[in-house]
Amino acid sequence: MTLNSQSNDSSFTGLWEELNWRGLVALSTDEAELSNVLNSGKLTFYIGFDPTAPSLHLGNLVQLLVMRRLQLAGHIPIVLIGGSTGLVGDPRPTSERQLNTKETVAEWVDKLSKQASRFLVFDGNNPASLVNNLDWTQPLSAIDFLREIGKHFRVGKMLSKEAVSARLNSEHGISFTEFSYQILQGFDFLELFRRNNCTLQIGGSDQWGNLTSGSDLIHKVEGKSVHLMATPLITNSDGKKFGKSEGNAVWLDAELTSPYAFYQFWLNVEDADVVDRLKVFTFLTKAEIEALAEQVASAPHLREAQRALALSVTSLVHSPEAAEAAIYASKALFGQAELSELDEADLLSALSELPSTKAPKGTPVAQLLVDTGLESSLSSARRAIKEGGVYLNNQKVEDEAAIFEQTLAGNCAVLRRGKKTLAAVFLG
RNA sequence: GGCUAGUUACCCAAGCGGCCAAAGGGAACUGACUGUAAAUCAGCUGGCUCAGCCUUCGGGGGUUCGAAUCCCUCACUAGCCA
Repeated sequence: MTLNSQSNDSSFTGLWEELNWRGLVALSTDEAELSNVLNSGKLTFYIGFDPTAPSLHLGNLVQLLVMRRLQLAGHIPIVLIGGSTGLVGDPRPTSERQLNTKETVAEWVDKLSKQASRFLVFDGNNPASLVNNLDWTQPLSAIDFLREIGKHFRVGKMLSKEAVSARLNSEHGISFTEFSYQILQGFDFLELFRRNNCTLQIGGSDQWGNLTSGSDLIHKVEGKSVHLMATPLITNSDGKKFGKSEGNAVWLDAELTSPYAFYQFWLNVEDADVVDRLKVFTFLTKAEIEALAEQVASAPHLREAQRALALSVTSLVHSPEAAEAAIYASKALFGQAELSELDEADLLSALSELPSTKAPKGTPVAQLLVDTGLESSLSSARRAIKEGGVYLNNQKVEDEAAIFEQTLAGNCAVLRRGKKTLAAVFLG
């Protein structure tokens, strides 16, 4: 889906109603006032992303799509990449963060900036803009910072914030560095308020303490009230953490999570969660989502909702072409299309998504399982074969000592363990 | 500082001189069934040059033909006493 073809659902009385229906508002400042400006006014708002990894993840995607929904409604988005806050570290409830080097953080700032930019429009009537908070914190001396900003913060209030108190009550305690984080975030909001008349900050509900630190600061310094809105933490119905695939985070960067893996992640969403995901992660209308909900209830085995979700989100984050390729690869690799009938180009593109190895003919299949990372040792590879769980080119491998013989178009072969763990073998 | 109990494979936990690569449970993985599901049933879970061999039971040292099991020592955890 291209940016131009996105739109909000006109069947709602306003943006606020749509955001609420989609389950995107967990907390906010004065609802009546906020819904009023969101529905009929034009405001400037921001969301911050800290460079704590080389890529954004699904949690960040929630925020990015909220930004886009607001932009579609005529509001002006500012994406803030936390070049300075990323150097300090937002206190996690469990333990102190490891500081990354300035070079690393700078590199990540770059990557996140590019990534986030793809989800917004930077021209037109209400163009988005991109800022880095290092730009205004860097020139400020420690003394000026303490005098101009620090003076407005009461330690008692700072201590009472959940993220801080959780850490104080833990055996890890908290460093002054992380304790100061909320001041920096508050300062960001003040700065954007002054520069851009930014009057709304949005963030995850776990960030509420940091969001209020900005609105409080603006109230003290400028005597103005600004708005806050928190999106809920996305949770799975089965209690597991959302956004993890086999224990790994699902990244937006194609290098870290391939479009195929990304597509598969969404395809495998539970029935109980799929409607919520459609609301949050797609631009499908209420009517379309309700029709899909109907499908989940009446014909769950078809998984139309999951397919729609996977296609939509993969198109959005990668591209419609990448989504099509992922669908094609999924079909071929799961045996719904005949592997031998695939032409070389399609096969190679499907395989490019998978872990792979190079091997000459005559290599034991067990060895291939180890080389591709499908199994961790020859013993467990042989065991997998013995259990009847290994397939080469969709044909069950019967013999523990079987060797690699037959290749498909393009001198490659598809190795599978169980129903859905795949790898590619290239002749060489 | 003193005494006591403990430290076993991914996690919990049995074993207390040979029959221990180590019971049982959880979890993972595979198969059947299915919707690339859930539930259920079954299998399986140190490594290898695999009817055999090698490395594991907190670390190190020792006793013994033989140690996860006995002794010494160090480390850590929990409880009790100063």
